[in-house]
Amino acid sequence: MGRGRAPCCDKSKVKRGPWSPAEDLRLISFIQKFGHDNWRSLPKQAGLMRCGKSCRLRWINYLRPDVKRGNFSKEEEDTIISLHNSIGNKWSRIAAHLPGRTDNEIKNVWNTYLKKRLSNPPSHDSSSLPHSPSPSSSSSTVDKVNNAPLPPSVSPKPVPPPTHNTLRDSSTSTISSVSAQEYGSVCNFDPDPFPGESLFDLLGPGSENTLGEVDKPYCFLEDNNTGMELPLELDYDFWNLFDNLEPTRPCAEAMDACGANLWGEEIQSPGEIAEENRNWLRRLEEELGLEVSEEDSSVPRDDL
DNA sequence: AATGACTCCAACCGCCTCGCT
DNA sequence: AAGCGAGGCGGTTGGAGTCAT
Repeated sequence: MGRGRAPCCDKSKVKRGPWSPAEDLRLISFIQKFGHDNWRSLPKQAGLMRCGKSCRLRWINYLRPDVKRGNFSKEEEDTIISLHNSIGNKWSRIAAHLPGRTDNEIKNVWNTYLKKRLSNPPSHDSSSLPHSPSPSSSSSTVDKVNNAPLPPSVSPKPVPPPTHNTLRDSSTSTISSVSAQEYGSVCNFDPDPFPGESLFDLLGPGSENTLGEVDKPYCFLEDNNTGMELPLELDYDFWNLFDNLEPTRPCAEAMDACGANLWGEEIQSPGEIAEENRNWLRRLEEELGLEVSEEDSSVPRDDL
């Protein structure tokens, strides 16, 4: 039954490969607002040029608020090994015993590490294992494929993706991350709703994605409802950011759709968000003495 | 510093299962 | 009961990052 059916979508008309932050935002926003009753129709409704299966996979393995990132504990490893002994490669069933872990992640951990460990029992303790906390293990907080920050739980601070550069060094002030404290010092809303955490990372201009399209620049917002850090597409010319602040409706609507709450205040309308966003950025500019040189301002707009 | 080998993991592919008609 | 379509699952792969030389 159901065999030999047609492909789930027209491969020639859908985007493939790594997801851009803007796509993630779109998917998150849509699902938070409308749920995912029908994966097949979701991409079209959400305005994504993706296959429904791809959306489902991205959501389940990566964007879901309850997905747990980071290293596997000894207990989790033992659970995997034990369950694998009894039921084999039933990754989804194993995942059911590990809240927050996805079948894909468990499968990867098994294939890349646990299987090898079992066939070559280590003589050293677990502190040297590849998944143990180490500088390189910070990779667990970053999507290595598209360099986007992982949304939930483990990572308190997104790592600026290299493909979406921080403010260029040639600008008179280089800011890769605006801390909550810095943010609080320049806004008159909630001084620091998330003490000690980076609240708002301003990133650089958009860069080409795998399809040769140019992603818009984006920043990160922490969603008060889910605690997730969401990439927010900045729908204005980044290189005029500090000269002529014009957040547009799509920007504000994206924030609204996420339930993003920058200031500890309930967001009322896209217009208000745009206005507050504009005010905040203006204060940031003044407080931190940001300037954009003529040269920087002349970056071709066509690239954005 | 350059290069090749290796590792890791997100994403894809194709098949299977389930539910609806 | 049979056909169909959507969701789910497990195997595999591509490519970015890291390490070794």
